[in-house]
Formats: sequence, structure tokens, C-alpha cells
Amino acid sequence: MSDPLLLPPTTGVSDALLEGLNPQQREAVLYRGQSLLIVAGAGSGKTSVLTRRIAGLLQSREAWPSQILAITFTNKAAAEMRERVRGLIGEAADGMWISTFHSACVRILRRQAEAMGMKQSFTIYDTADSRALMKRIIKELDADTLGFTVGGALSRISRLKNELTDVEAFARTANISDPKEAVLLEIFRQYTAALRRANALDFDDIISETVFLFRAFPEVAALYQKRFRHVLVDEYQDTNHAQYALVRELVQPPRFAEGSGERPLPGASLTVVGDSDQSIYAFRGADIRNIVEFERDFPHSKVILLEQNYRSTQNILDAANAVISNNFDRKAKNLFTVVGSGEKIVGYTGYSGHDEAQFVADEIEKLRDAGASYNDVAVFVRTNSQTRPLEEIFIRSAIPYRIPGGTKFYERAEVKDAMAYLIQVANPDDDLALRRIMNVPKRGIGPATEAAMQAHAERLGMPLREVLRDAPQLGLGPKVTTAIVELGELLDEIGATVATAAPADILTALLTRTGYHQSLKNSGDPQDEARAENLEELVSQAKEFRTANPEGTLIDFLTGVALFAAADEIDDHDGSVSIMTLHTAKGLEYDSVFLTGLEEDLLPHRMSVNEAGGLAEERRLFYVGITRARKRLFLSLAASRASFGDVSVAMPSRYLAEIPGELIEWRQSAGGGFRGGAQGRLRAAPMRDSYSLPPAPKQKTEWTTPITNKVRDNGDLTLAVGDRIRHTDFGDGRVTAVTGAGPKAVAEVQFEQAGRKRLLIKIAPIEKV
DNA sequence: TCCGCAGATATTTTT
DNA sequence: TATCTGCGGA
Repeated sequence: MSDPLLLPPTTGVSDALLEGLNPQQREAVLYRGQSLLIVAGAGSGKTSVLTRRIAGLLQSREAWPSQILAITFTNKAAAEMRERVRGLIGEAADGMWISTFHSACVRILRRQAEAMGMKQSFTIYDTADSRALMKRIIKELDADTLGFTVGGALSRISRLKNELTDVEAFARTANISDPKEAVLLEIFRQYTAALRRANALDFDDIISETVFLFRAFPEVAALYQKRFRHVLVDEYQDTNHAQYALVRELVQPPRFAEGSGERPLPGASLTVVGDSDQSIYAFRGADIRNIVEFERDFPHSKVILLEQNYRSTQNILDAANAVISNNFDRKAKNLFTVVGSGEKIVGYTGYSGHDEAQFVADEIEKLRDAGASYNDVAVFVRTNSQTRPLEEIFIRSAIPYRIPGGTKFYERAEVKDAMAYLIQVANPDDDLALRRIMNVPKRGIGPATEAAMQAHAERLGMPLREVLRDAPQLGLGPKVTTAIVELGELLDEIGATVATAAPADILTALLTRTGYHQSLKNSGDPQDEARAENLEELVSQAKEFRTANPEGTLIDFLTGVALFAAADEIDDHDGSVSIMTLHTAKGLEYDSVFLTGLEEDLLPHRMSVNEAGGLAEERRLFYVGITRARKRLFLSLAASRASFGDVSVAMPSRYLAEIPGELIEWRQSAGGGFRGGAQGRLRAAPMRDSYSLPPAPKQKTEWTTPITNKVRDNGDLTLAVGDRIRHTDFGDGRVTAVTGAGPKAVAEVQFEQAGRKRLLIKIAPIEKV
């Protein structure tokens, strides 16, 4: 221990770094030892502790920035943590690795690509890519006759990879006499082989291949074991087995070659932070045991509990505590706060999803009238499909909103096409990418031609890309042959610039020279026009990327896009309400939170009810949602919900009954909203605290008025203060104010029945009377 | 090869 | 409710 970098802390950590911390937090910042588990309840200031701990290590010179590896759950969290550390101690923070598991592993794998038998230019398959590949394999093997589905096979394989079971290992353990197992093995084998051939990795590979790399090449592992002296992992409760194994590898004492003369080093110190009550990714292989059994895995580790909550009011915490206490086999935790009980939780039962959405919109406007900013409000949903009615009502009410990860930009067909061009140029081995763009824009290369090329490629064992050059030998029509050869030449030519050119320039060259952009612009279809605009947006994103990363290559850009997550696009200052899934909401906090769709079959979700541990996990999801709220929490549900064309009756979520009745003030309860038997499960939404019974059901025609998908357009209808209007849902009213101009003009209307509303004049379902 | 139509089909959460 | 698939005709 003569190394000055490994000395125990002296007085190196300044008081400023410890300012405002409670004793447990302070200990978590200052503790020095081999392994530390920080059990951080919701809102207990763990990010602050983690950043100060890192800052302390740097400030006291116990570590250089390059010796720090911090793993966060999202890229955005990583960027924020980096900023905060920099803010605490200045530039000395540069050189740290703060990133997600996936980003860190890709970085390692690119450096060591050769060792693992891949090219440095490997591409990353997202879920859609994996699905496309799996679809082909299942079709080819006729595996659907045995009941295999694309999703099913992929999730089996994903689980195997998360358990670090590769094809060989699975072949050894699989029960081959079971025909289904045998076919699964074959699917796994072909899937793996196809990825290899394409020089590509899927999301799970990124982690597992890194572990395999470290195990197969101890000298490579030693590189990182020597380098990283402090490994910190946030959200540890959501790590899967492969990630756990990776952490274990990283904190192993580095093994040195015989006679290298290097001094032995202890393993890196490990700090993990997490809360088993917030584990919500079991479906992705997250294993709660990683955190529960941490002390067994890493003997002599120190455990620090952070139980004081600095985020929420006592009412919100009481609700959260009451709910989560229904999960048995958990270590009791007792979150407390000193800020006081705060406002009551507000409950609301709508007639339909639209009614519920209207409630949310109305309450948001009230909050805004009371001085809140849209940024301070978030609306949570269980499933992505729930966002639609919310969007429709928000548009009508002129409430600015964002849906991080909603209709994902990078998942749109035209954007994927453009990305496939880039991928094919960066990684010519990627057949999947080439197949996607071969006939986009239309070149007359149909399925028959593709099959001929595929056969040729297989015969000669070459990637599809090389077949483009051999096209004249395939005996196809002259027109098609020319088209193929020209495509090949274009890709080759642009491919030659990849190492030096800026991503945006490469993309622009591809989009113009193939005529893809132009073909969309000229088509006359308004949808194609929007698609062309999306391509332009992609170009400008590529430009932005280069501005942010002046050295960034095409490969870097592709990696960034592949690992871009929903939570990364949350902007806290853009003046809009965020609508997101409960999963995306993890780690975030808002003054006001709306938890919507609190119904059976939605939360808990129908699909989870029969899964082992499913109900407990859904409850944790509910818990995560509740604990995001700082001051105000709204719980809402609908008595009927439209799903896939028809409407079904919804029951209140069983979890609602777990919240003590006195904490909730029901604006409109299930009491009258649900017709029929008021017994049994209906008790779940308490009636005794009903504040007001819902009005008699409206005329059927009124509340089933379909809110059409196509945006209504009132042309250049203009309204002035004093105008009387009629709204299809709200009835008659009088305009009290008009703000904004042109298509964004907003009218404030005092309705006779429905109260005051804000409406976007151009699209609201209104007419002057 | 391309286009349009009819009918089937899926239906959680995500790096 | 979309989105995808398969089929027949141009």
C-alpha cells in the first residue's frame, strides 16, 4: 500500500463537499473500503451522494479522473453526473468514464474488436433489426409450426445471453430429445451466426461479449482492472446477471504476466447504489438478488441506508410506504420526511380514457393558473398506447407536451432506411441493412432478384454487398442488372470517404445520389412530404452530432443513435408537460405527477398477472410512480377504456385499495362511475371518501363521440373576445381572451357548463354561433 | 415488379 | 386500431 493513490483519505475532502449532508449521506461520501452498498430509498439524495463521493475521490487525490468508472442508467444521467462533478471540483473531472453499461462496453469492444474476432466497425442491432433477422430464420426453419414466434424466440435467446449462456453452452445443456428445444438451439445457432457474418451485435451481446472477452483474454481484462480503481454503479437493483458478472470481472485484482515485474494491485473499490423496491426491469433480466445478496457476494462490504426523503410530502410518502409494504420478503425500509404532510392526493375516475385525459388537462391548467410551469408537471402511463387520448386532449387544450420515446424518431421507416444506408456504408458485411435499402427508392429489385442474389452470396460465402459487383453474372434482366451495379458503385464510392467525412455529409450524399429524398418530395403524398422532412431532420441531427463531437466518426454517430434511450431526450426546460411510461420515469422527479390508467389489466398489466413475481413488480412500478412526485399527486382511472377498436369495462386497480383512504380526496369516485355490481373488486376505489358523486351519465352519443385521428382544421377561423362559440364536447361558451397568432392562436373560453378552457382555435372542434 | 385490396393479427415495460 | 400478409390483376 505504498502507492500514494491508494492511501486512506486524509483531510483531502473539503467541508464544502459535505455541506448539507445528513450523517448517513456523509458517511456514504467518505467511507473508504473495498465494497460499499448504499441502499438509497426514493428521493434520499443518492445522486448528490454519488457525485460528491466521486468529487471527493478526485479532490483528495485518491484517484485520477481516468481511474473512475461510473455506470448510470441513462446517457442523460451520465451527462448530468459529469456536469455535477465538474461543477463541484472544476476541470479535474475530465477523463472519467461516466456512462451506461452499454456505452462503456461498446467503447471497450471497439478497442478490442480484433481480439474478439470482429471488425472495429461492427454495428449494433436494435430490437427491430433483431426481429427482422429472427423473422427470416423462423420462416426458413418453419419453426412457427412448432409454435415459435419472433418475440418468443428472441426473448428466450435474450434470457440465455443475459445468463451468459452462449450457443455452445446451451447445446451442452439443452434437452435435444425435446423437438422444441432442438429447434430453439438451431434458431439460436443461426441467429448467432447471422450476427457474426453481419459483423453486428445485439443489445444483449454488448454486455455478454464484453464478459466473454475479459474471461478469454485476462491480459485485456487486466488493462481495465488496472485502469479503473473505483467502480461505481447506480440503479444496481436493475442489473442483470451479465452486468453483475461484468462488474465482478472489473473489480478483480488484475492478473499480471509472469515476470512482468509489475507490482500486484488489489481489485478496484466498488460502490453500488440502489433500492430493491424500485426494481422494475425483471422482464429484461434484471435480478433483484444482485442487490439483496450484495453482502454475500462481496464479503466485508459496508452497507449504508439512506432513509430520509428530501423530495416528497408526507402524504405522498405515506401512500408510497403503504403500497410497497404489501410486497412481502422485502427488507423493511422507513422513508420519512420533515417537510410536512402537504396536500392530499387527488383521485378521479373518468368515464373513458378521454374523460380521464380531460381531467388531467383541466388540472394542469389549474396548476398553471396557480403559477406552475408546464415543466414541473409529468403524466405517467403504464403502456405507450395510453398516450393517445392524452395527446388528443392536450392538443385541443393547447397544452404543450412531449412524449420522450413516444413515436420514436429513429424507428420511423424512412429514418431507418436512411440509417440502413449509413450502416451499409460503414459496415458492408451487414446484409440486413443492404436488404432493407436495396429497393428503396424503387429500383425494380424485387423479391425474386433478391433471392437470386442471396443464393449467389451463399454459394460463394460472401456478403450480399459483394454480389452487387457480380450482378452481371447472375443472368438477370439488363435493367435490373444496371440498377444493381450502380447501387454497388455508389455505395463503394461513398464508402471510401467514411474514415474522414462528416456523418452529415455522408448522409446527404447518400440521400441525394440515390434520389431517395427527392422521390419522397416529389410524390405528392402529404405523408411522403413529412417523411422527406424527417430525413432532413436526421441530417441536421448528424450535423449537431458533429458539432458536439468534432472528432466523431460515422461509426460513433451510429453507435450514439443505437444506444439513444427515451429518457435521454427529456428536456427539463422546454416549457412542456412530459408524458411518459412509468419505466421511463424512473430516476426523475416532478412537482406534480399524474398517474393515469390505474385499472386492473393495465396496472397490474394483464400480461404480468400470471408471471412469477409479476404482481410484486407491478406494485413496485406503482411505487416508483408515486415517489416521483414532490408536492402533488393525482391518481386517475377510467371506467371504460378503448382498446383495439372496441371498448371494454375497466375495474379499479387493486393497488388503489392499498392507499389509506384518508390520504385521497376523490373528486369523482368509482361510486357512480361504474355501473353494475358495486361489490367485490369495485371496493378498490374507495367510495367512503367520495367528495362528490359524478354527474349522471351523459347522453351516450355525447361521450362516445369518436375523437378522430385526423386533425380537424378550422381554416383561418378567427375569434375575438366576446364571440360566442359552440364546442362539440363542452357546449356553448364565450371567448374571454385570445393569445398567440396564426395557427397557434389560443382562445380562452368560458363555457356555460364546462367552465373555463383554453383551446387551439385552428383545430378545436368549435364553431361560431 | 408493382399496386391495391381484403382479411388476419397482434395486444407491456426497454438498453 | 393500425400494421402486416397474401393474393390477383396490370
